Amino acid sequence: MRQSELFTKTQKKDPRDETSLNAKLLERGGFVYKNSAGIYSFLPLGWRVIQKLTQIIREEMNAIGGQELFMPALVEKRYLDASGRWDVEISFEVKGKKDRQPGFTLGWTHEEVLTEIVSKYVSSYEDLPFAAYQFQTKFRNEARSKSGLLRGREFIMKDLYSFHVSEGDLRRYYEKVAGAYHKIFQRCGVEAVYTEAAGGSFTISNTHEFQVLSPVGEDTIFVCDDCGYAVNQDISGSLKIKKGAVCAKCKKGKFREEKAIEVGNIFPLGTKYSKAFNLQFVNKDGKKEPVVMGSYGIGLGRLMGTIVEVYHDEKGIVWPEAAAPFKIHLLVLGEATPQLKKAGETVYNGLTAAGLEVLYDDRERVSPGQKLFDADLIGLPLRLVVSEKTLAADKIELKRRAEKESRLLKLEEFIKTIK
RNA sequence: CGGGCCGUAGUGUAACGGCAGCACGAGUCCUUUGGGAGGAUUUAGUCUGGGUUCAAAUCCCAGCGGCCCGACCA
Repeated sequence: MRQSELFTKTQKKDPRDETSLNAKLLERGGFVYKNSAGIYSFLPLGWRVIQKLTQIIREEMNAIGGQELFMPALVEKRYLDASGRWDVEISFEVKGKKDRQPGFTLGWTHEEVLTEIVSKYVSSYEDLPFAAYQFQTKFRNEARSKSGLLRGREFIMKDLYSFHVSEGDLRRYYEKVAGAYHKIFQRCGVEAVYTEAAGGSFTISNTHEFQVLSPVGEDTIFVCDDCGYAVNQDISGSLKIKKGAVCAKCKKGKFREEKAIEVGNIFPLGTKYSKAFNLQFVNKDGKKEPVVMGSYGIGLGRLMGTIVEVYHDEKGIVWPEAAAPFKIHLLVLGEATPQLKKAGETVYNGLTAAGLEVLYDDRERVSPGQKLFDADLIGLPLRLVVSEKTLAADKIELKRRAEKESRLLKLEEFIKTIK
């Protein structure tokens, strides 16, 4: 993509009333636009990041047999009435047809909707197990949205739901999802701590969260410094876990207290929703039983914000390759002479022909300094420069965003090593 | 939902109750081109509604909006 055609621009100054680092950098870089508190638009650069994360998650969901589908954002009142979850604080209610009383909510989760759908197709143990997921915007009227992309009122979520004949089968799949989540976060470049936590309004069982350690996290967790076993503060009291206590699991390490961002969670739901929607199956003995369910979520915007919180320096974002909107930032520096322009085009065409994703800063009459600052702020993993200097050496200059040194090399050499 | 801070141009900032100014951006022209270049010129603003006052960006009230702390949190 040519930067001269990109409709967004970078901002030199931090937005006046953001203190959250992910909000500052993402807004300044033109990745996102804040429409309202906790409500963001994803601009071309930011949307590419979301697409990258989406694809990683999709691959890992498919790898554990997840079937992708798409459900409505408008959820009729009867769904939430059935599970007793209509009257919740965070619900954005939408008026119904006749009496103007709320008849819908903007979906903040989809257990009820999918359970009803599934009940049409599941009748025998032979129909189980299976899992289905979607990427969809969720609406949650948070009392207080905060920290840029970390807690919003509208956000894209991957929600996976699984259906099983037994608690044991659910547990086996639950572990598989946990494995998939570990892979997802690893691929995205963030280290997520597997943490025991409470289930909130979803389930009475304990659940598991994937927590990325960060001072801006709103969760407090206790992590064993020996075996890594971790527990959210919200259940630590009942487990008699506190800072400095000996680990309940390995009996060797001690718990240290950490702030963390919850980037994903997995819930064993049991039969709460299947009972509410009469989702049953006939077992091998010909008897009816409620289906056992699990649900599993990842917030895409929060994951993006978390990556920025983890990967940045004083100059800007330092995207891990898997999440970067483009792999390469190609800059043409110096006066736009015909020779230099031609050289830039040749490199750009060579890179794109090789299938590489390039943001090409072909802007004329923009000073070298400004282009370099922009490149640092936007934070693509590899920076290539074409200038009089590199032209004279008949090479291009390569610098990794995460490193200080640059080096000159031939275009063909670069393409060969990078692919 | 309680508390605090704050709303001035696209962005960031000034202005004692007394002519709304500066920088960046954007437009035009000239010069410049490896770490946010220089000059000339143009452009654009006091969140909304009420009140006090000769006079309000400034003081008061209400609303709307933003950020932060807390409560809550899926």
